[in-house]
Amino acid sequence: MTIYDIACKAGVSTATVSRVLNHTGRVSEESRRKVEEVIAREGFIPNAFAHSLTTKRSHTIGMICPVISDANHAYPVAELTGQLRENGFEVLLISTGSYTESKRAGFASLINHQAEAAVVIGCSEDEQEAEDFRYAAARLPVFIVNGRVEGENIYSILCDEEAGACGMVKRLADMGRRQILYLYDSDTYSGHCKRRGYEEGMRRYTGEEPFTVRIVGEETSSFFQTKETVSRLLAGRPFDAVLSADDSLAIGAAKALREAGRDPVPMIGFNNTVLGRCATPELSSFDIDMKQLCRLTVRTLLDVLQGQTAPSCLKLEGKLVERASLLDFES
Amino acid sequence: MTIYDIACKAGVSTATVSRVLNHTGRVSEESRRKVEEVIAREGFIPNAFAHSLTTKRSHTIGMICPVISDANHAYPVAELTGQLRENGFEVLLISTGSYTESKRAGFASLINHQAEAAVVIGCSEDEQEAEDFRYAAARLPVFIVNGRVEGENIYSILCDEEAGACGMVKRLADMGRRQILYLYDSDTYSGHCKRRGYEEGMRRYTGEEPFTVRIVGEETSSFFQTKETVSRLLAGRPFDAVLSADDSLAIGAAKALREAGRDPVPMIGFNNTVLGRCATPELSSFDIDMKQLCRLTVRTLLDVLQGQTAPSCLKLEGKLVERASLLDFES
DNA sequence: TTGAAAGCGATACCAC
DNA sequence: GTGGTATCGCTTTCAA
Repeated sequence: MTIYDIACKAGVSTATVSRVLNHTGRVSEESRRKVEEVIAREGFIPNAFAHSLTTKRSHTIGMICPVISDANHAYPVAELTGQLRENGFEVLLISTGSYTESKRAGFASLINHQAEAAVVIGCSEDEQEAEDFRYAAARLPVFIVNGRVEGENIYSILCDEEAGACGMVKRLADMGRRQILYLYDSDTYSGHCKRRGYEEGMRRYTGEEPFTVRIVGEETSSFFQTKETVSRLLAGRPFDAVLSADDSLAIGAAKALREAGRDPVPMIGFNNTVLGRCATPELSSFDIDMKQLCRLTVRTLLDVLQGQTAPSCLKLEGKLVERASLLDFES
Repeated sequence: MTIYDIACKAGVSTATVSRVLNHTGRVSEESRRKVEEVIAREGFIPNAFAHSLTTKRSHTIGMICPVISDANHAYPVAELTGQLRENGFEVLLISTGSYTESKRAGFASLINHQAEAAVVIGCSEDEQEAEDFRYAAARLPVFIVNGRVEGENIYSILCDEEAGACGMVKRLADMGRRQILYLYDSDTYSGHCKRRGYEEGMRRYTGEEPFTVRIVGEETSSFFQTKETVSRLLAGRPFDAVLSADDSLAIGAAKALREAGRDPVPMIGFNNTVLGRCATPELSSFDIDMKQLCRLTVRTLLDVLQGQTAPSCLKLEGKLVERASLLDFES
C-alpha cells in the first residue's frame, strides 16, 4: 500500500495525500477529510525511507554504546532514547561488544543509515579511537556523553571526574586516612580522568605514593574478580581506605575485607549505582549526575541540528553521596 | 556523493558500481579494481534508504523495551543487539518510558521505518496490549522475549517461571517453612506467571493461604520502597521465608529485617542479577537463563525471516542458584 | 486548492 | 561483462 493507492481511493492526487500526511501546504477541508478517512480505514503507514530519500532528513539518531548491559551505560541509553523520541527522533542502536572494540564500523553503519547525528556513550583515550570520531564527525555531528575527544563537529558533555576523584581523596585524607587504595578496571577516558584525579589528590593531600590496582577480569560485574584480587592484596602493602572507579569494585573490596575478618575501612565508589545501596554497609559514591548530562546532550544535539552553535565541551560537577561506608567512621 | 558520481569518476555505469558494491553479477577484474579504488579514495558510503527502497529489505529490526535502565531489560537488549548485528541487522530501539505505556505508537514507528521484525522485551497480560501486538503482527513478525501473546505471526520465547516459582515454594517448604511471603512489584505477564506459580506452590506444598504483598513505588530500584513496606509488615501477619519477583525486592526485605533487629529468614529472588551477589548474605535467585532466551529468539527470528516455519511458543526451564540466603539455614 | 511530473539514490532487467 | 532505463514510494515545484 502506497500513497498512490490512497490517492486513488480518495479521488485526489498523490500530492494532496502528501500534503495531508505532512500537514503542509493548503488542502481543502473536504479533501483532507476524505484522505484521512481512507488512510484510517486502510491503516496506511507511509514508507519513511521514501520520505527520507526526498527530504534528506532521516529523523534518526545513531547511538553507539559499548556493553549496554553495564548499568552505567544502560541508564543513559534509556534516558537519551526516551528524550530523543519525545523530540521526534528514532534511535538506531549499536552495541559494540566491548569497550575496546573499534567504533569505526559502527560509525559507518550510522552514516550508511543516514543518521543525523551520533551519540556515543563514553570513549577511550587512544588516538586510534579519536580518529574514528573525526572520521565520523566529517559527515555528521558527534556527541560524547561522559567522554572527550577534541575535533571539529564533536561535542563532549561530561562530568569533571578528575576534580571529583581528587576531592574524594581529600575527603578521606580529612578523616585521617593516608594509605588510600585506588581500584579501577576499565581503561576509558573517564577511567583515566578519575585516576589522574586520585593521583593528584594523593600528592596534594597525603604526600603518599599512589597505590593503584587494576582489576582484570570480565568486563561487567568485575566485582567477583575484585574480591579475589583484594584478598590477595591483604598480604601486601597496607591500606586504610578505598576509592574505586566503580561501585562494584568497592563492594567486592568490602566483601574481601569482611571475609578475611579484617576491620572495615572507609570506602567510596563511583557512579552512585543501585549496587551501592544493596551493599552492607551502604556504599558512599560519587554521583556524576548522568540525568543532567543526558539532558544537556539532547539539548546540545537539538541546537546543533538546528544550525545553532553550541559549546564543544560542557563540563559539569558531580557530588559525593555519603552513606554508611563513610559515616560509620565519623565519631 | 552518490553512486552516480562514483560511476563517472571510475568511467563505468551506475549498474557496474552497484554490482561491485553488492558483490552481485559478474564484473571484470579491471572494472572492480577501478571502482573500489574510487570508492575508497572518496570515502563513499551508499545511501541505505535508497537501497532499501528498491530491494524492499531494510536489514533493520525494531526493538521495543520498556525501561531499559532496568538491568533485567538492559541485558537482553545488549545481547540481542549484538547478535542481530552479527547477522547483518541494525536495531531500531524504542524505549517506552514505562511498563504500562501503550506499545501502539512504538509499533507504528517500527512499521513506518520498515523494520523487518519487531522484538519486544516482556509484555503485559492485558487485552489492550495483545491487540497492539496483533496490529503489528499483521505487518511484520513479532517476537516476545519472556512474555507471551497468542496470535498469527507472533512468537513467544520464554522461561517457565510459573513452574519455577512453584518449585521455589517447594524448596522453602522442604526446609520446613510454611508462611512464605511473596513480594512483587510489576504487573507484567512474567509477573503474573510467577505469582500464579507461587499460589499454586502454596496450595500444593504448604496448605497455607498465599501471602502476597505488592510493592508500589518507582518502577526501578523499588527496593527502597520494599524496605519501608516490609518494615511495616513486621507488625502484621508473620512470615518465615520470602520469595520475591525480583532480587531487588528480596534485598530490600532482608535489609528491613536486619534493621528491625529480626532474625533473618530464607529468601529467594528472581532473575539472578548482580544485585543478589552484592547483598549480604548473598541472595539465592532463580535464573531464567536470559542468554539462552536471547539466542533462541535470534535463531527463531532468522528462521522466520527466511520463510521457514518456527514454533510460536518456546518455553525453557530456569534453575535456582543457591547461595547464603538459603544455605545458611541448612544445618 | 490541486495535479502532473521531475527528482531523491540505488537496483535490476534487458539488450548489446 | 556492461550500460541504459524503468522503478521503488514519497516530496515538491510549477501551472493551471
